Amino acid sequence: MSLRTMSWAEAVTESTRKPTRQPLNTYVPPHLRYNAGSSYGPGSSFTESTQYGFPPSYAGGGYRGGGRTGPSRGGGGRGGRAGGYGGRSRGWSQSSNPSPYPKQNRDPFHDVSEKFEKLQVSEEDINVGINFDAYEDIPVDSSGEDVPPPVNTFQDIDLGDCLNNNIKRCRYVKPTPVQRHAIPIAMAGRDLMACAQTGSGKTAAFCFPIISGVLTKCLSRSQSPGDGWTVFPSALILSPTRELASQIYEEAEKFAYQSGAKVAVVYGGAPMGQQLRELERGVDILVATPGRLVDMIERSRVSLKLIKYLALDEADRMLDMGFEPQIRKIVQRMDMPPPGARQTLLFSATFPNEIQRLAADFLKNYIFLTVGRVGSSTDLIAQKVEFVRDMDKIKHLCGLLKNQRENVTHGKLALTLVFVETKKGANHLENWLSRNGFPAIAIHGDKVQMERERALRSFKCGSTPILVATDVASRGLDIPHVSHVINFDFPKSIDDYVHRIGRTGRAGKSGLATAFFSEKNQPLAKALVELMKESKQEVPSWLNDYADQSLSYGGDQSQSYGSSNFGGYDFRRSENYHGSDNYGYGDSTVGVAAATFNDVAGSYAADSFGYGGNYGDSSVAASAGSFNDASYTGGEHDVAGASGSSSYGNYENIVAGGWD
DNA sequence: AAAAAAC
Repeated sequence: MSLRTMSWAEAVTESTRKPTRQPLNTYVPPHLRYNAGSSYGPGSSFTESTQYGFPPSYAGGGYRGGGRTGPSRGGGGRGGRAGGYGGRSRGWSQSSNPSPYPKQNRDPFHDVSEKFEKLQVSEEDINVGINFDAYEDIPVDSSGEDVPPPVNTFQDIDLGDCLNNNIKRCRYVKPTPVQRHAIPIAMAGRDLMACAQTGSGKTAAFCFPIISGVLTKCLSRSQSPGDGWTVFPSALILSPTRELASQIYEEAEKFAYQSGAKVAVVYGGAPMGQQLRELERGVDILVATPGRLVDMIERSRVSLKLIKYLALDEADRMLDMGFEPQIRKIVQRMDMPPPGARQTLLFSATFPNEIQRLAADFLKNYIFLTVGRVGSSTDLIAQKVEFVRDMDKIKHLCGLLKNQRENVTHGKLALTLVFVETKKGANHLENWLSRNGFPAIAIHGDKVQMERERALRSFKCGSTPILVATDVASRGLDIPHVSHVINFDFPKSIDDYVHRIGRTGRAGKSGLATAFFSEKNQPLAKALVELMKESKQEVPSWLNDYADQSLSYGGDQSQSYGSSNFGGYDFRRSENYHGSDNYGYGDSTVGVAAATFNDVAGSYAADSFGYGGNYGDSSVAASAGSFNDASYTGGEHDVAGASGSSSYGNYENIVAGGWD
């Protein structure tokens, strides 16, 4: 059976698809932005066309239909409510959309289907451009007591029919390395601190066990214990930004489709009323940003009393200076059950020791897991560092963008993400670029939520192929087709650098990251050089000189990026850690996972295969011709010290066949 | 000094 015909989700999309749609490539400069249909002047050589709108009528008829009464739905408890949200009408689903993101289609898999339709992939194409051999090299390291062994297929884990069906609908064919290791750990009920780059399937890694657990253990309890308006979710997923929360929510909706587990999202900047109404419909899994959640808890609209699962995405960010008090409040000073009485899962690409120490308070007898591609996409991202004086930055950026523009010959999407330090700087650059013929839009925390989301949407779909962003966009966001990340202002920490460049090189495709480095960034030179060496990047000699000078600054900044402990190293192993009895940390492996990682992002999932061939390789001007798939074959990846747990089984039959 | 996150 061909992939083209096997998907149920595809059929749903097909039946609700509007026959014609507007072209995707549109740029409308700021001063014309509210005039739909206007086109930009002669300055730009980017594609012009009518504004891409989201017709209100595009929403499909209630996708849930009677789905919530499906076989895996828990007993009678909430049956009485089912009628209320079965068979949503068109008008209803529009007006009650909890997120200001326009829902194009109530089918949560619409993006999966669209991707496949647009790309017209055949089964043969799916193999193209994927380096399956690279999977064998992925270093994995775990520490803690009795670490459950990894699995090789989704079927090896008893996730249940419903979840398995949704995995199929998402076209996931084989678990990614982080999923192979983290899911069994989480399914065994263990607490987990995991280092794995976003884009390597992290969201699914914590969502699958949570959904499975909610379905089997919590569903019947999730109804309100009686006090009116308060809702009692069984699982809480926290995110540092609103856009990431929204993204996690959308993913979780797919995974929980027709399962009976209800997912909801709450975050600031959007009307509280809508979110509350959505909560009143029942919520098992709540995705949230901290501020809005605290607000709702204090208003007694949400109680954490019945929380059985707590997940922190970008956990190190959630516990850094600005965030820690809020998180501590939610986790320790509201009504959440203590460690041991709940299961806690922490994920991030970077995990500094100090943060691990804080995070340990939230966990009990946890497993520390480091899975492939820690800290960076390494081989997939070509990193360039250029010395640019502050006053020359704009001119320099302009040159890069021009170059790039000339190279986009086939009208393919080639998105450029430009990171700046401040909100003011973002506005300034957005304006300057727009005035000078570059289709740019900015996203930062001073914009109202609608604008933030519009900017992101406009960037994602290619209407505005240059996004100027603060660190609000540095973590977790999955934006396909970002071919170039430019660090216009060098980030404040090397971890931020890691997260920022991780916005490109996704889905197994190459990406380019260019950083502007000036004198004042000298304190980070050493850490940067170490990071670049780890990922086999060419380090300019002038940068080496800076790094040598910065020795005198002490090792603080570069602490995590020494020879072998790249992104994360279980702090319990360090000499000066004298843990309590809680922390057995039987070392199964000695060396830490490794220097070079070949995790090919979403490649495991069939849904990301399609970019292949015509995207990425040629779309970036200054792109390093030398970093393509060929670089995998060299065998130059030294997998330092990934002992013990790093034997990997069969990789045959990775592709779709596994599902039939 | 700066990002982010509630109203």
